[in-house]
Amino acid sequence: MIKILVIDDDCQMLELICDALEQSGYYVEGESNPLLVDSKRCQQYDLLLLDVMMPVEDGFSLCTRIRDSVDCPILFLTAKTEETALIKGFGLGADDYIKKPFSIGELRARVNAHLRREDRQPNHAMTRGGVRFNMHAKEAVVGETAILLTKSEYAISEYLALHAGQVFTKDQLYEAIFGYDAEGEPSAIAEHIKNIRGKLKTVGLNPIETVWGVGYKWQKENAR
Amino acid sequence: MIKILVIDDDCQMLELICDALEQSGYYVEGESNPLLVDSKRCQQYDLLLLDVMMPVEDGFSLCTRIRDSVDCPILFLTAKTEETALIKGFGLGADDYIKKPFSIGELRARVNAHLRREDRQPNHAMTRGGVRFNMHAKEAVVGETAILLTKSEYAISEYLALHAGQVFTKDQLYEAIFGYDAEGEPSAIAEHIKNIRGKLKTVGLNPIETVWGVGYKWQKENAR
DNA sequence: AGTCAATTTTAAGGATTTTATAAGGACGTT
DNA sequence: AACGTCCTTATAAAATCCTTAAAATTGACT
Repeated sequence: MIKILVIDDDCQMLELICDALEQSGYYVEGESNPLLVDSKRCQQYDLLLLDVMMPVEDGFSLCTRIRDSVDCPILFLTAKTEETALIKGFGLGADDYIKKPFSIGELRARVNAHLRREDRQPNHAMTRGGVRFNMHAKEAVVGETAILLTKSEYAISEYLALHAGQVFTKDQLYEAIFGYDAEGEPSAIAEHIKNIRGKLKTVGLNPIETVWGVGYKWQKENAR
Repeated sequence: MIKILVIDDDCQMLELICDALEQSGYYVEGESNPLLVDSKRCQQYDLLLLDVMMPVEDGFSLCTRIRDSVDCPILFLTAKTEETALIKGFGLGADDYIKKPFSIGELRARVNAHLRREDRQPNHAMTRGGVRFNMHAKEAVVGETAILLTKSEYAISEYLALHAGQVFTKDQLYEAIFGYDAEGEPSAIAEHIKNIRGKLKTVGLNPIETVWGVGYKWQKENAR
């Protein structure tokens, strides 16, 4: 679920924008008071849309407050068309600067473009069988809760999930994860599988199937 | 060295754009014949600037040809101001759509913004996990109190915080900070981590997580 | 349906690996 | 020479991994 925060003191405009973005399928929150927006709150969103001219605090000031601790794209919306204002906006770390009056179509196209780029960023993640693997963080997440897997447990899960639907014997898994020269009983794999299942059971998942007489495989279908 | 390719059949315009971007410190190549541009060539650049209306092949067609095999940002430059053309441009996977006549300042600002997002490098400061890094002064600050970190301690912290959420082995950290040719036991990293933790503990923070069997990572509070 | 053998699951303990901590020495700078 | 930083080493502590053996399950055969 992609979350967007729109900040504009003009409530009519705010509603217009929110409606347009919701039609694109995003979860959108509107905020008319910039003073209620701090960096901690912003970290929950995937994109911020910021009006520049607001009476209590302008968008530039708000952007300055939060930019350093916010990773997501920040887009300015403004009637100020002078070049200096635009350059100032980008200088503050903005990712786009949309001039009013803008068409709803353009707004949606630009928002889509920035979110798409985020996606393309190599954050090496995949979701299989309800479990999201973050390969950089070596972390498995189900919904909002992280599943604390040990190194081996994570490695086995990731390997199985990566090749979802394919069956592996215990020996194959042992070799794939610990190397061909590793010594030790492949039966240790069974122990890890048990622990993984136990941890995933706490969130109501059981994506690892036993293929009797052969080995294990990760469910291919996205069973929820 | 950041490399940009500009494609425009109008040689006068081409030169103008190239000059402007070279002044921003980039290495810029201009190309007036879109037929000489293929996906292999494009993979060498960090950003592409594409004119839409060209006689032999228009920018949209060119973009379609290369988009799938090119990861870098693609920016359209065009006099076509109709909304449908703009939406079509974004639909093809463009990252920006700059309407002519544009100011040189705006062009540079937009190019800078897209490139900055690519390397994710904040230029001056960032706040991660409650710690603010002043990258010019090489100083870490929590709230109002400066944390006195040694050179190595600061370097490790900054590196981890910049890539918050990502796990690094001791070897990776050692190499990233002291260079691939540095000699010495990576276990020294553990010593530094201990000291950093000790200093951050005095202000009630502990942003460095141990990933058992793998390495260390800076906490990422960003929900996703 | 019932029985048996093979296979998998589960459980628990000890062995192993990895990390945290502390102390000492090397190095360079002031 | 004094100081701070960095690196190494040794030890203690923690967590994980592996092994073993018993219990449960599965599939096949009578």
